[in-house]
Amino acid sequence: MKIGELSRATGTNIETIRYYERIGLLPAPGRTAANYRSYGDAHRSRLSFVRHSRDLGFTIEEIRSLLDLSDDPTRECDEADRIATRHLEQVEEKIAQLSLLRDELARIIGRCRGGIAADCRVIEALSDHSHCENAH
Amino acid sequence: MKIGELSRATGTNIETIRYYERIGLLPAPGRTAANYRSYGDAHRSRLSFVRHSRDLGFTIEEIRSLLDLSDDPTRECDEADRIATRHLEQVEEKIAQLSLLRDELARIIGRCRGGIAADCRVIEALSDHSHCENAH
DNA sequence: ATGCACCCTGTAGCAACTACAGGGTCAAGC
DNA sequence: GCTTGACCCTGTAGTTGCTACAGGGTGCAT
Repeated sequence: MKIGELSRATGTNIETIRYYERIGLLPAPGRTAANYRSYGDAHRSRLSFVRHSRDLGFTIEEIRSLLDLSDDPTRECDEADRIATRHLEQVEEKIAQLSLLRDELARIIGRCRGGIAADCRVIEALSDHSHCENAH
Repeated sequence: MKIGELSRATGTNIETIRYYERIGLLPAPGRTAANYRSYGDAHRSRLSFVRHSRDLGFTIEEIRSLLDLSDDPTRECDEADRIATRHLEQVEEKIAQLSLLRDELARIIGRCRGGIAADCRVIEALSDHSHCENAH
């Protein structure tokens, strides 16, 4: 299949597919006589793997490691587990951070009663961290 | 005060301060005879405002709008409220997304029982979105 | 006078794309 | 046979919000 078809099949921007090839995340496919990229099923499933991992928030470098693992099925699975576990921890930390931030924002907004900027509680709160109730 | 002092006073990297000046978020300060930047209290509180807003996750462009508002204290406060409310919504959406993602990751990792990559449930799950229980 | 901490400008790098510009290819329809 | 339009190619530059140099100047203490 050509790049446009692969793009539709995986929900990946064409430019992104070429970008992945350029950085060596996807192997360079064969070419047609007209120099068009020509992909097969192996390419499609590799790209699906990459997209799914990106959707789950893995970095390109993490995905590179995961791909290396899946390319060599005799290797131990520990590393995949370690990468995924560390990533899960990061996600949980991010959620915790954002939750503090949400509470702080809600508190700031709740104090706004309209009126002019000189009296604006939002602006005042942003000016002065000491109004905050938690660290962020 | 000189830039190093302002940096320490606000917990902002020196390069970041110069960057904010370059993009027009902070006004260019006066200079000493030796061409060193020389800051006053107004600069420090403006920078604190910026840092605090950044910590709360506002973009540079949002901060620009908030600064414009606070520079003109006769203006209505509605816009500050709108910016903050929209931002809060985005934060809430991000938390919801990350929570789905966390559940999915936890589920994937829970299935890993060690062994070799060919049997790895983590890698299998990443290959195939259809194993997922929710959208992400 | 020489070390050291500090300051300056300007440019390039990071992640992970995205968006062109400027061109080539191919099939359908007139 | 010629145009139209959809598709493809390469290469480069832009995005956000910084961060990290390189290569130089300044100011003060020893």
